[in-house]
Amino acid sequence: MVARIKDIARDLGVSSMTVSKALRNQFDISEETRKRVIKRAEELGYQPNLVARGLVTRRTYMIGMVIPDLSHSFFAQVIKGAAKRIKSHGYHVVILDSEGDANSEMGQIETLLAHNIDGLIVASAQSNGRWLHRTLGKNKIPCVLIDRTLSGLKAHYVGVDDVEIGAIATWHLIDQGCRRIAHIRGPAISNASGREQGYRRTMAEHDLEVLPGYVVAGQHQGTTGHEAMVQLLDLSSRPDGVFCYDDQVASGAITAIVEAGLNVPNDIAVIGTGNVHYSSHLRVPLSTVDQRSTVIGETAGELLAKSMEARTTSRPERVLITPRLVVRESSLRRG
Amino acid sequence: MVARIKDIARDLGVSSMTVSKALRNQFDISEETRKRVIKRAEELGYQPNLVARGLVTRRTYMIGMVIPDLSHSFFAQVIKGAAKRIKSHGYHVVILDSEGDANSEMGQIETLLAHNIDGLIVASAQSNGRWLHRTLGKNKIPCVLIDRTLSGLKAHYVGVDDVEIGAIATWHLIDQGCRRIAHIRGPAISNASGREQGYRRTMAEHDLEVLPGYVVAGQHQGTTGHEAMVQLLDLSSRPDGVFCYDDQVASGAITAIVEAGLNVPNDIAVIGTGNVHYSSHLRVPLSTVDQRSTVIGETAGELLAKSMEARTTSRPERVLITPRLVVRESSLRRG
DNA sequence: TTCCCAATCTTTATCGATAACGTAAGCGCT
DNA sequence: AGCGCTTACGTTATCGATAAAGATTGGGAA
Repeated sequence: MVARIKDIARDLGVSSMTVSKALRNQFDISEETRKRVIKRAEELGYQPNLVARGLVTRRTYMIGMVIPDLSHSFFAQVIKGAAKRIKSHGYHVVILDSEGDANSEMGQIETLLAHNIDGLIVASAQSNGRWLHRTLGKNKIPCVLIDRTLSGLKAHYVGVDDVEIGAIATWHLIDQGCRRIAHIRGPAISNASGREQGYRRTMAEHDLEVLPGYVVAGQHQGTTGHEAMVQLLDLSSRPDGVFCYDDQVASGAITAIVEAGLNVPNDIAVIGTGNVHYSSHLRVPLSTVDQRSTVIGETAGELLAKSMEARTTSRPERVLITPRLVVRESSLRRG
Repeated sequence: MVARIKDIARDLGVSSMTVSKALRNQFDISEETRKRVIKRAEELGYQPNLVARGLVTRRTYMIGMVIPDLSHSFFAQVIKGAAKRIKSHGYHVVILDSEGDANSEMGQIETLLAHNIDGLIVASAQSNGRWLHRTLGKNKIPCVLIDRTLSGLKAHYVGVDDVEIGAIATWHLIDQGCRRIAHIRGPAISNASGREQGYRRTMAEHDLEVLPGYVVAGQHQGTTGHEAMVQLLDLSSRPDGVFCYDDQVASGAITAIVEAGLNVPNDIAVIGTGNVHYSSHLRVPLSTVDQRSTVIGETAGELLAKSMEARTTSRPERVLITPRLVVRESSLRRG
């Protein structure tokens, strides 16, 4: 039912090779033959079989993207940005959700490689880069890490400057008059550490003390922002500002504060990270540090396209995107 | 660098066919030979080339999923549900974002078909099913439509009962004492019509009038929930309840109501659709009708897997998921 | 006329795997 | 011994396309 090159060739009384060349606009074919081929191809609704083509050319024009959570709007934005750029270079994107599981991630990547994808973008759930280093070494395809770095792997990296996120957020809370600033940190991956580091550094720079119990785990082992905030509210010296690992944590924290009968931002100012699209519709419109997710995706896509086109392996690039402060009600103190 | 069947065969002094059979657990091979093959395959880190295999078997064990917006949490949930089920049958999922553009969608689907995917799940942005009917007729692969139906196409369909959504939401507002109920409807696709129909029917059943101007376009041509609500507030007889096409529209509407100095739910009760994960953290925790997105995805995945395994084309199934009311503050009137 | 060359098209081999069929050895049975 | 059957493995063709090299033609230069 589906037309093949052979069918076109038979119908026109030429060889398959002539048809193949004509359709790929090679110079080797007369203008007249090319027109006949194209005409017949359109009549038959011919579409090249990319599996067969991929086998011989060793290029599939598909790239893989493995991320830990599709329903997280940060990754959704990154994907959109990357897909847009990659597509403009003629590639398609295969998206796989590892669900934050390292084993699942390895399985996904192996399948992608077995399908001969041309490049890879990964926000890895693995704890180090050894496996990926070995695997990529064998397959020799370019790879761009996003969001999370991996030690022991020489690959391109695009991410936001997490230390700067912590610094910007903390500085902003200080600027709004907060002095007892707490931090609800994220899971044990590099980003959370960077943000905490920026927070601690900025506190130190302003001679502010990080009181005992002022750094609590947020998403770790199911602790939500709500529960973490309840812990903070129980402290003898209650914080007057909280910097949260992400917006989801922050919205949980705000709910907890409001439930305790306190006011945001006047009793406790809150700032999150991510600038997810619903931030402005929350109970208290949420101040946040924008991670520039779309920019991360676009940059990663562009970088990957560049590496795939350059046939030589280039030196790994490391791109840090500068985050941006978005001030809304949750941290804006009047007077 | 990457090992092939040929390499294993050479190393062991057997034919390629023997290796191929041994690795696929066929009965035709002695236990001893199988062990030797598997051992050597592991040593070399052999991974079958799925492109080559796909060419001859005509099965790639990949299915395509085309949706109009990845960053919309409804679709993200559907994808997660579908991917989970499909994976348990040994398939992988290629996700493509059509960005709501019918032409882009056709291009995406053609590429997927050219890559010989085994099945397709589509939330289509097209206005009718003619193109898809022709295309699928040629390629003979099973297809499950989700969320949106297409006229003129005999394919499986899994979606939520939109009329029921409208009915449940409207009934609930009536139950809470609302009498002047307005509806902010969605873009011109089948879902929006169904929900409006359910709204109108329920209003009629309770002898309530749909006053002039009480049905406004929501997401159409960039009109957000906020703007639509402003229009409604301007009416001489202000509504006391609003049923919104989706939660995003609803959260915009709530913002507009609060800005006008009115109370939700006592002045105006609001109910949305979708039950997105942040609904409970909104300015006013949002009542909503849950679309059961994960269930839709799971059902679609299961249905597709079943059709791919049955080699005969089965009669199209049409599965309507029953929506569920989730009551939160935005519609709950005390007394 | 003869030879060469450019333009155009064809032939053959290949990518890596599998389907379908072929074959050799070993065994039991009559 | 001779026949047939089973077991285990091999040979050949094929999937649909492309790369590389070969073949044909007409026209111009020597």
